Amino acid sequence: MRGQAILTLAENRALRPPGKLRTARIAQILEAAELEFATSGFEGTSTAAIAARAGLPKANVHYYFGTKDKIYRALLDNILLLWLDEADYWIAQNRTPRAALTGYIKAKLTLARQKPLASRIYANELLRGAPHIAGYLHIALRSRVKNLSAVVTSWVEAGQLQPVAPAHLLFCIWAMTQTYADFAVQIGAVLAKPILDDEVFEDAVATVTKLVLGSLLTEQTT
Amino acid sequence: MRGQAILTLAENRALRPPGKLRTARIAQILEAAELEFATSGFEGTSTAAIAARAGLPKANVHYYFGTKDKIYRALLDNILLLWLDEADYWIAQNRTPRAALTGYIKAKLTLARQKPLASRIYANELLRGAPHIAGYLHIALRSRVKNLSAVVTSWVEAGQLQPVAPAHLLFCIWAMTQTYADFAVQIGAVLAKPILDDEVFEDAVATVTKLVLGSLLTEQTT
DNA sequence: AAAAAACTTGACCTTTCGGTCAGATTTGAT
DNA sequence: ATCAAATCTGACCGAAAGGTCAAGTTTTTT
Repeated sequence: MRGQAILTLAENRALRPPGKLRTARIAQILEAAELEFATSGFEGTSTAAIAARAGLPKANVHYYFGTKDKIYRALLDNILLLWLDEADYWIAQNRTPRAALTGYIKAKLTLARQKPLASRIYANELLRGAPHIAGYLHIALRSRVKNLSAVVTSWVEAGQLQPVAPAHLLFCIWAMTQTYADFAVQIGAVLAKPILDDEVFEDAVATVTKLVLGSLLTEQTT
Repeated sequence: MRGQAILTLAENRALRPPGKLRTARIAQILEAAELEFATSGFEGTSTAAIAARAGLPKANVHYYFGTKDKIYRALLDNILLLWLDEADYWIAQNRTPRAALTGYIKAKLTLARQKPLASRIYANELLRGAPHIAGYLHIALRSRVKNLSAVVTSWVEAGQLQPVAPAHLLFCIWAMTQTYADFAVQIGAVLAKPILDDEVFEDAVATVTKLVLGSLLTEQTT
């Protein structure tokens, strides 16, 4: 059965121009899926729930994506790309450490504010042991971190930054910035304010920036 | 049906001495459940999987706990208690900021190393929007953070600590320490070393401590 | 206008889920 | 030794899960 088709319809689309309807439907499904996956996790999300939120019959969702896994992967891929680009853009040799770290922290916190769902999906994936993206972690992410680490090391060697384990610095920055997306409920509850509040956001930027720059920058009256 | 019993069997046990068998079985189930919930999340964990890992028939698990929710709650309660105590113990007025923060960071990272499963269960709960512990966040945690914040503020007023938003400082410390439990896969993949490695642990302690103390401590040749 | 390709969808399949229950067995107090 | 309470467990239930399919409608190509 279905012996002659090697590619599924959805995959086959990549060869010919996608078409407006297809593009729109896919975006519609992904948007609904992002909300569902972020709220309920991979296992907790049913394709029926995605379909309902997208306002489509379940069979139609399966027509475009085939399996739940493929919808999930599509979302993860978008996030991964976005984050790697952000890091490359800011943590660059031609910047001063101050400008680079300030910019990167602010950019990551802005992303946490504007796209918290994406952050939560990624966090969930890592919590589960990264069953869908183990390859990405060991190859793409690892080599990217190596490059970023080289930049940090060059700053240290130039005397612009105090000695620090570059990868751990990245882990800490990621942890602090993403906590404002991933654990927004906790922060909102403790502060008794909406997490999107401007004051909360500015305090977050100030605190993270102070922790990173205040301890690592050499000799510049902060 | 079941009209005469107001308490379930399991709850009723609290009144009379528990008995060895009961105590052992409950521990056995909780241990299995911790591993399953941490690996698969609440929705992704089946009571059958818990039972299988505990080496018991599923019906026996339900005999002791009734519902999946109650097993999960029992685990969450243990974690919450542990963490609040840890914070109260270290972030105390009678300590210097240096001793308090150093001790707390090291204690939290040690917990992340020794009980990563508990951390992951809590992280998952927050990611989902804290459906099971919304009350805890708004009442117990919030008041505890208020007390901890008062201690931090007193340090700032005494000139021992640079000005900082106390709650945000806590958020950042929690984020950095827990990332070593929650995102262990990512860290292991990037460093190409097991997360339990002594060197990784020491680098983590050094980096987090440096970020916090290096930027906040006033006038003490670090 | 006709044929082909793309899209839509209700109905259906199998598997697994959380939970129940009746009856069997073990344990502990007297 | 007796009996009640506690423990154990295979069999079962309705609901919901991911996914398939065939028959239909719409769109595009020619």
